[in-house]
Amino acid sequence: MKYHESEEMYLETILLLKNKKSCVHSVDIANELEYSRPSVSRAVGLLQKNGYITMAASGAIELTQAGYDKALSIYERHDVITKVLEKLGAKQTVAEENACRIEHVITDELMQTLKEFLNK
Amino acid sequence: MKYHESEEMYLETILLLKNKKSCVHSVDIANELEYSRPSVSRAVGLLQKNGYITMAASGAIELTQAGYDKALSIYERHDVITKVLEKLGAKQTVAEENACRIEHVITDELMQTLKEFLNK
DNA sequence: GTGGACTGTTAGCGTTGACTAACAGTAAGT
DNA sequence: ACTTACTGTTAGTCAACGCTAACAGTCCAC
Repeated sequence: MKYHESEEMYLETILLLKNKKSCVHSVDIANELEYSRPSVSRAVGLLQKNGYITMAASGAIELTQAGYDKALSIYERHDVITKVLEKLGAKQTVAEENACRIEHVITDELMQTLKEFLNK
Repeated sequence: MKYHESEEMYLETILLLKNKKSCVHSVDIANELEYSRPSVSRAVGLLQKNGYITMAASGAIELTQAGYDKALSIYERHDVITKVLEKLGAKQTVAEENACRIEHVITDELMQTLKEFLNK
């Protein structure tokens, strides 16, 4: 029931794959994250249990509204952090990599501050 | 042998306590981090095995040179990140809390960028 | 219609890193 | 000296989250 950082990574990845494949399967997630199929299978089971995704008999994965909202908010974090880091002088690749790491740990309050920083 | 983020937190805490108590015991770390004494006992054992600290028969903990160096570098990270976040508009408490979380995950390359940002 | 290839699941393992319960040693008070 | 308090350790538990091995179902080729 904790299952935090990892859950976010899975949701974010599903959204990302959705944006270029339309039909997402467990194995796609496994390839993207470079995890084993069993690991993904279990994670997907939990995401389902928590109401973030559904999986058809065919294996096709769909985000629920709750899952989509959550995924999008993580995606936004990622985006905001990347832009902030670039403004601070980081190269794009460095900004991307570190955004991936930072997006899971910062508080909502800081997120708000960063958004305001970008808007001014 | 991995033992990363947690190890960093312990070392950082020992340095912090050292700066105001001179004689640091396991129980002080437990109180500071709000962990149980057994948890700290085990962590301290590992830090010792890895050559970062020594513990006298009295229970007094000392950082080795390697431990001190490592602790200081984390401390520096913390400091740099806090200052950057404040410059971006975060309140001091928010900057502090998030620095604690971010300091363990960012790359050395980004750290360098942040230092340069502060210096200009 | 049988053999591969691909996908997903089950079962079980390993590591990190927290926890509680219980015990041992020391130090201090009466 | 006996009790109480504090500190540290041992032993064992639990959850998150990776892994491999092995199996089950589908689907295509021949």
